[in-house]
Amino acid sequence: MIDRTTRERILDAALDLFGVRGVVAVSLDEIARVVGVRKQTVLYWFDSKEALVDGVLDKVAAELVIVIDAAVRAAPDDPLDRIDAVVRAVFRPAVRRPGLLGLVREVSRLSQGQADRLAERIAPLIDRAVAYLGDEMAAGRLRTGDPRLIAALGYATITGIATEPEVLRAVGWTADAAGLRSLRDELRAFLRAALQA
Amino acid sequence: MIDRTTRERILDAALDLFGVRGVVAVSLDEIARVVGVRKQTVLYWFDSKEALVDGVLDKVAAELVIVIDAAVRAAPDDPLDRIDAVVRAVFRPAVRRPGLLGLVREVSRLSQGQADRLAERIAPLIDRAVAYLGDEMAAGRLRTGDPRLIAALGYATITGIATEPEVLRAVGWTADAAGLRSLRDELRAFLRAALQA
DNA sequence: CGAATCGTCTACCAATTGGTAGAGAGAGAT
DNA sequence: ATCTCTCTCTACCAATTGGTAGACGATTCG
Repeated sequence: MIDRTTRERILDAALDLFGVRGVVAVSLDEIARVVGVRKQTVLYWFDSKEALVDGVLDKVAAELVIVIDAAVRAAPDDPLDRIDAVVRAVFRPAVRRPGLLGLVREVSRLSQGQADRLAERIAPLIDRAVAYLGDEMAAGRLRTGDPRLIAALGYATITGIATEPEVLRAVGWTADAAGLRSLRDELRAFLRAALQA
Repeated sequence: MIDRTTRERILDAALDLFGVRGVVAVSLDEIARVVGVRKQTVLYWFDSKEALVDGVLDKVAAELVIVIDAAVRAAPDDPLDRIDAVVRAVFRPAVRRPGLLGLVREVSRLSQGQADRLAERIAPLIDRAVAYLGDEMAAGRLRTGDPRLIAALGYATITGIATEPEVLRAVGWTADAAGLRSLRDELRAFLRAALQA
């Protein structure tokens, strides 16, 4: 970990900064400063800022796939429990690294090519989720509806709540351990109720 | 103020651009170009970019308060129907002007003072919603939970789905009239199920 | 009428941005 | 010992940013 390559450290710093503050709001100089290096070193590892964004998007996709894949695989059979497990699994990294989901959200502000880049890598996840929701709906184990839109709505709820600290602040929520736990449980109950047959 | 129009038009253009692309990503030059005027004219009406953002936030708050107030007042008595009415009322302006909710989302990236500015103006809305949810929960007409977090989750779902076209695109949704209708109805059903006792 | 005010403009400016060119330190390999 | 390759650096650069100073025409007002 101490010997993490410069390239890795740049990607890490860029992910957090881009994801929380937005790509255009973060300069290469600032990323370099965080990493403890000069801007030209960043440009040595990545040909341009755009290339750096590409690298960060790949990293985000990879991490999301790992987390969600693991959660799905280790999850129980009942669809609500399964969804519950995914929520819990996503919640931890989402809170620990707000930039992760923040970057997914940021995609709509990037170029079409970059949006496609991320979409392409996450597509299997989406397809599987949509197919799964459809099957369970057909089996009468989930509330019926358009599985594609239900998937998008579930995503929107999780990402929205994870990436908008100001809203939580506005309702008087605090980000301590107890607050995090109750938020997570409330989110689980919310989604469970929304999806229940 | 004969030229209230110029000021208004600057605010309008800034709202859309800031809300969709982000405050830092939009220059005064670009806003001026959209309005058909020079940057210095923008700076004549607003002392600085920060002051322009303040003005836009006030406008956003005012519009949200009007829309939601009207919806709540004209809504039926049953809590689920009431919430449904608010969703329908918010959905139209949210889709027509993505920048509206986009700017609320943007707040977490602005200065603390600007976050407070918007929060202060929307606080009555939030307080009323939270109190309302609490009352209805106590009366057994809504699923019980922490009304503050439930309010935040409902908001996150609506805002998330309204401000992330890329996600909808990723599940194959199209933004035509039929798509909009089905999205709205799916959103209503989703929230209804999530809040139902 | 003349004077003041208002709204927009042209002309600048310093700071920051992403990016280029190339020097130079260190580590192997020959 | 030197040659080469990898990596980071200093020194620049053109474009864009938010912002200032002040000129200029049009309106309004005394």
